[in-house]
Amino acid sequence: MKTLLDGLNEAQRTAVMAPLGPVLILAGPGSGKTRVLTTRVAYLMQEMNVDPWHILAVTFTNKAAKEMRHRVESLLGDQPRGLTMGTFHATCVRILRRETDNLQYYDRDFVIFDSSDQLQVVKQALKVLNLDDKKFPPNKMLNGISNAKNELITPAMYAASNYISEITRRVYSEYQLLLQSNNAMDFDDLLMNAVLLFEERPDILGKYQKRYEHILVDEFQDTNTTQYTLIKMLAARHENLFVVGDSDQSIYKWRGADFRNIQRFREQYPEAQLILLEQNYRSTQIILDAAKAVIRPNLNRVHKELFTVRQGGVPIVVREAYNEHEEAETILDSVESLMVEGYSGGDVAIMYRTNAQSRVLEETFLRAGMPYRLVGATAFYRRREVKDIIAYLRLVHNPADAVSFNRILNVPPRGIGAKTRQGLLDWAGNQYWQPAGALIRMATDPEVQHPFSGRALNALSRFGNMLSAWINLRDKVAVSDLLDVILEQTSYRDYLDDGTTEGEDRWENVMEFRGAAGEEADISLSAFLEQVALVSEADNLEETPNATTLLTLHAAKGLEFPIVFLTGLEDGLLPHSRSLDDGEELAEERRLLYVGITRAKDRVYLSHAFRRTFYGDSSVSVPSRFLNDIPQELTEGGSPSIRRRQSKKRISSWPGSSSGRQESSRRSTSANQYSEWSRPSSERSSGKPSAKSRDLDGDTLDETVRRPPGKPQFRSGLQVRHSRFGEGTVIESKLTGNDEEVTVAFPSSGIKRLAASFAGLEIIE
DNA sequence: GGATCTCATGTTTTT
DNA sequence: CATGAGATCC
Repeated sequence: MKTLLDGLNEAQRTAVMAPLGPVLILAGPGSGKTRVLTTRVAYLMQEMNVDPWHILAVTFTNKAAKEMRHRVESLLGDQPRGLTMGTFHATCVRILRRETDNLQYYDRDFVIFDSSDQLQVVKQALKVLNLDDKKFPPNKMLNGISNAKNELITPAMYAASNYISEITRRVYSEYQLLLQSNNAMDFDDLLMNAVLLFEERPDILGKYQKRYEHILVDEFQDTNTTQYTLIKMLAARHENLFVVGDSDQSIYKWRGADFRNIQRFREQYPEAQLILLEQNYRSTQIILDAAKAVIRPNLNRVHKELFTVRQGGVPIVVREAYNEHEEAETILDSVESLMVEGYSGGDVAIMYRTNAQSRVLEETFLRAGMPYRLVGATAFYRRREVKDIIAYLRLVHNPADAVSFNRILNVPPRGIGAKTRQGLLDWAGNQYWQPAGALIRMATDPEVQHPFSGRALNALSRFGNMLSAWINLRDKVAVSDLLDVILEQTSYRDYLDDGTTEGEDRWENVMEFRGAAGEEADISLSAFLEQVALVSEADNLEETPNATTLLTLHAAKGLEFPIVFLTGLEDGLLPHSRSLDDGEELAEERRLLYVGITRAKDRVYLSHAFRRTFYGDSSVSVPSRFLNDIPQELTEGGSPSIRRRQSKKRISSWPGSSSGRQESSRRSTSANQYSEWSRPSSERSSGKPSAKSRDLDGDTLDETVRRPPGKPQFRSGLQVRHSRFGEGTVIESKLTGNDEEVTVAFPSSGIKRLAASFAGLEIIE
């Protein structure tokens, strides 16, 4: 008892010990909401003698679920048996799998379709309905479908008010039929079908209501209507509903999340206890004040008076860079200064609104040899080769999965072209067979009548036999063994091996995937596929020591870092251009910035660029309107106009540049003019070896910048030496801006494209 | 049937 | 600019 509540503040204690019934916790950033949630779970068990079997705790991400599990375990000493703790989706899948006998259109082996599978199904639906996918873009349709499902609107309920929504209704309807015939559900279905099942079958609902006496929900502001309804239904019997949220951190409106569910909760449970967690344990007062100033203009907020014991703090640094390259360089310089101060690169996070912005940052860090980790780059499970392999496994598991079937029918190429494919689909359709089933019958049963002959027949039979053999093998061997057989028989490696490093990388990804299958020795194919569908690899993102984290603002939610750089604070980027004409969306952009600022413990750097390149061409940007909301006494870097003037001054000092030859700006600026920005300046001026060594020495630098265009230093065939890659041969060299881009083949590291001014290439005879 | 090219497209993306 | 899907060519 004492240990459970130890170290909790007044409000947190009140929350943990709140009497049964509905409880709403409004938790500011850094106020220890996860702690409250986990302690409450432990409290229920330890102090209220609740059997863990009767507790359901839901989160949005696997990561959050894992964290909670971990913390409950450390509070109690061991893992409570029977406790249900997981994401909304995982919880629903568990229920649906258990109840497959009661599902009308699905059997036990149903699979989960991800967004690319969904897109294929939408395209197929459009085809079936004879609709033009130019006029009705599949992803727009999919969006409409997803929105409907988030709102718990079935095709039958879908009210069409205009032409486009009528089309959406039809596509939605067809789409659902196709999913059912594939024995597949999309992510939204997992939630919606659970609710629909409960609506149709009060007896089944009753079973779960009885079981889940206590329900706890994390990030409640992110629930959509379907999730809200699910929770409400499950809690209807006991009404022990403990929800934690912060509407100021609602940043997933575009995914159907509706923070007004918090308001709805208050209305529907008027007796609910309301507890505010206002003490922030993370940030300095200055950071918190800046965050509050940013969020204040949003309307209809439940006022929270956030405070922290970390009085004072370092002022927020606001600065303007000439362009995105300089922005990145400046950040890099600051990170290096911070390292001199004793911070580690791993204490730093750099956040941005759009993924595209990560590129320049990456390049800059890469060139400097500074370690970084990129959160949420192209998801592993979404890579083509990995998806192929998953499609094989999914098809073996669920031969009704026509999407996977179509994906791999001729991958690797096995001589089944478009004509043969269509023939197969038509023939199978006429027999009311699924394509994979038809193929297997054709290949294994000589009695079956079919329209194929010659080469087509040969190719189809070969594949049909393989598929049939895999299905027979399915329950007899481990997933990894099954995978090996498939890879072997399809010669998948040869298919990927096109002699490029990319091909090798792809094969490595396949092997990594195989490794994941091998790790779980006894996992069934079904469980493995489910895990692959519902668990993103971001959940097991390993901690790279000392690496600076690069991530989107969305990805940053729930994390904290001593140092946070927020980049691209420009109108059109943050707030994003697509949100400028909509008050609600603008408010969400504001919350996004709020989330970003509140991730920081010690220091925040806000930067914007004078020019930024979008889709190839560069244009002048306006500093984010949100910057005006941060009181100047909290910042360092002067008013916007002062920053702009300084920025202009620096630009005019550039050698022969008025229009921003960005390419050359990086080095020429990093070491000198900007030192005033790097904090603290004393340490900056003392110099730092690593910063120096990265730079070329002064002479070379000047030469690079001043060299008139049109005279490359390098030409094809030249032998060069690079400090890291060793000796190599120049393949080509071309001038870009004021720099020279040299493509070099290194026997040891492959082909690299290098900027001459940074690479420090040495010409050897 | 497979490779190559062109053209449209581009916010965020917990599951 | 950079990517990917679809059309077109061989």
